[in-house]
This record gives sequence, C-alpha cells and structure tokens, in this order.
Amino acid sequence: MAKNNKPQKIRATSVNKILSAAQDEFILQGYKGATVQAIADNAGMPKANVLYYFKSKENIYHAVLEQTLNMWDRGIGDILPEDGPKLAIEKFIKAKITMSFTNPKASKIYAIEIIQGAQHLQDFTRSYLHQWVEKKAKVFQCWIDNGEMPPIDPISLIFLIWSSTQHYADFDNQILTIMNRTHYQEDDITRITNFLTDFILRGCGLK
Amino acid sequence: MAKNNKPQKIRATSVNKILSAAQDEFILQGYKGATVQAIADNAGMPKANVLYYFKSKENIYHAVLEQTLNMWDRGIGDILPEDGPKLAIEKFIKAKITMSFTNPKASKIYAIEIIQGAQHLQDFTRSYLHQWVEKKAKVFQCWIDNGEMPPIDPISLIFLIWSSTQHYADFDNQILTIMNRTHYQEDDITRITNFLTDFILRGCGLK
DNA sequence: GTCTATATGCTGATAGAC
DNA sequence: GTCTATCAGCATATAGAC
Repeated sequence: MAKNNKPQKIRATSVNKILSAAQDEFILQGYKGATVQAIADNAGMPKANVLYYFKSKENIYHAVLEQTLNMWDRGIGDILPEDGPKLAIEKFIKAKITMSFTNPKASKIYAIEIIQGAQHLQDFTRSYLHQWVEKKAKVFQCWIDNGEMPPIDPISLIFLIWSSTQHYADFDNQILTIMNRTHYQEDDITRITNFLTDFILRGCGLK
Repeated sequence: MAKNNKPQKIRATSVNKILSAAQDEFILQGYKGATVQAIADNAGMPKANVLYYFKSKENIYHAVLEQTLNMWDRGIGDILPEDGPKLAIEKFIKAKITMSFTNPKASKIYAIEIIQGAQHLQDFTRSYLHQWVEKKAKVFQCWIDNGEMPPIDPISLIFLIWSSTQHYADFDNQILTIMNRTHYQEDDITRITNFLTDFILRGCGLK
C-alpha cells in the first residue's frame, strides 16, 4: 500500500493513472462518449477521486490534450539548415515514425481533435503550427535556391511526410488487419522507415 | 409546400436531409455527442420525425456509414493490369484526390471510425479491404516481375497514396489554417494533384 | 484522501392528438 | 405524415460522512 508515501507522490501517481485511462477512453468513445465512471474504473479508483484531482471532465480532457501536444512538440524533430536536405529529411522522417510507433495514442487523440474541427486547440494550429511550417518551409526554400535540392514545394512535402508517417499510428487497426497481424513488430518499423526514407528522398530527387 | 407530392418523394427528401445533417453532427460531436435533437434541428424538422424515419440513433449512424462506404467504393478508383504502372498510379491518385475534395465529410466519418477501432465496421476492413489490397498488390508485383517498374513494396505504396491524399480531406482544418485560407480553391486541387503525381511517380522510379 | 448518496439536467425513445 | 408531451434512464458534479 502507498499509505506512507509523500502526499505529492500519491497525487502524481493518481494523476498519471487517470490521464492514461482517460486517453484510452477518449480515443475509444470520443469526448462525450467517455464517462468519468469509465475513466475511474480503468484507473482503478472511485469516480469521486477522479473528480477530486480534476474538478471536471473537461479539465481531464484538457490535461490529456496538453500531454499530447507536449509529446507532439518533443517528437516532431527538427529541420536544421546545417544538416542539408538529405540528412534533415532522413532525421525528420525517423522522428515522426518513432513517435507514431512509440505513442500512437497521442497521434490518435490529436487526429480526432483536428478532424472534428480542432474545437479545443484552435490556438495551436493558428499560431504555433502555422509558424513552425513557415519557418521550416523557408529552410527548404534556401536549399532549393542554393541548388542543394530540386524545386519541390516545401509545404506539400511537409504535409506528405506528416501524413504518410502518422498514418501508421492513426490507422493502425486498418493496417494491422490488412497485414493479418495483431501488433507491429520491430521488423515492421525498420522496414517502413527504410521504405519511406528511400521513397521520399527519391521523390525529392535526392537519391 | 410539399403536400401533394407522392409519399415516396416526401420520404426520400426527408431521409436525405436527415442523413446530411447527421453526417455533420457525427463528425463534429462523435457518435455519443451527436443528439437526435441537434440532427433534427439541422435537418429542419422536429425530433419525432427523425425517429419516425429511423427508429433509433444507431440506425441513423449505420445509414450514414453505409452511405460513406458506398462513396468510398465508387471513389477508390481501380488499378488495372492493362494500364501499366505509370497510368494506373496516375489514375489512382487522381481518383483518391477527387474524392477527398468533393466529399471530405465521407473521408472524415470513415477516418474517425477507423481511428476509434472500427467498432461499427469490422467486416469491411477484415474482408473487403483486405482482399482489395491483396489483389492490387499482386498487380503491382506482376509489373515488378515483368520489369515494368522497380521493386517497390506494393502495400507500403498503397498506404502512402491513401494517406497522402486523404490527408487533404481529413485534416482540411489544419491545412487551411496553415495556408491562411478558409476554403480550397480550384487552383489548390490541380496544384496538389500535380505535386503528388510527380512526387510519387518519381518515388516509384517511373519518372 | 476516500467513498456513498444524491441533486440536477439532458438524452433517447414512445404515446397519442391532430 | 406531423408534432406535443412525457417517461425512464443515465451523465456530471457536489455534499458530506468517514
């Protein structure tokens, strides 16, 4: 039992259990469909405790979203001018794929939010994401102007890399069914990484 | 007023209004979050009428899904052996993009269903979709064996084409925000079609 | 911190007048 | 076919004993 743990420790443990359970419920049932009772059951504690730590269901959801965006931020990788186009694209693809396979749930929560109109995170796309894409597009444009890569529309390229990598997280159910599997294996991850890296570099005329 | 129309006509009109309103609601609010009242309001009729045509909310949802899958089926295009790899891929990309831009709502309903675990359409991926991919992968394999195209993993290629085209429907909110727009324009559609076609053919080593 | 009991509001669905 | 009134059930959230 955790009776003699520091209060802070109990709180942190409970909060993590709740957030993990809530993430699962929000993915499977949607915001409205997820009930505080179900979250509490999955977290292994009474409903009242859940509402003690987060005073409302909406607060729980916001906490899950915040966690997701932090993950997104850490996992998105970066596109550095000094890397040059080939290495930068390789790194970017690898970062996105790693995130898709290590934390598919974050990708799903994010995808559902955007598809449903980004009702809870308009600020994020409106400012942060917009700036991120603009900044990175400029890096690509420099490489193109310097003749380091052929003239590929940077924004379309970024969208293609996002979509083709995130697909393996968001649609894992469909992909696994089609491939007659229950889970991804280590093999799959390296195979898919190699495929996408080769394919996209070739598409960019860098191979 | 529609008083002297044939009964069949009234029914068909009402059913269509309901399905259209329901599609919007299910996308924005999810299955549980969508209320029969809201669907009725959007369809411009009393709640009781909605439940007169579809005896339950679940029936409405199934009708929306069925409509979506029919759209998917008609819009997926085909990959014909006689077309050869280059033309077949061009046609396939064009079909998927056309569907993404003419009916983004169908793509979204489908995406949410799959992301949430395909709870309402397991049969579809388990049998139909599985067979479709397997059949088309064999066509690609033939072309590869005949030396008509380089050895590109067909299944990974199909996933890449699906994801990169559907992305423009499912994530339209994000994309439009990043591009500082409110709607796609004709320009965008041809530009994106050209980009993806060129890029993917080059990725396949066919250009 | 934990848990039981309950207030309050909204939902899907039905009955029945018109 | 259309619409009003209403029921029964379940959800969030809170109050208060332990």
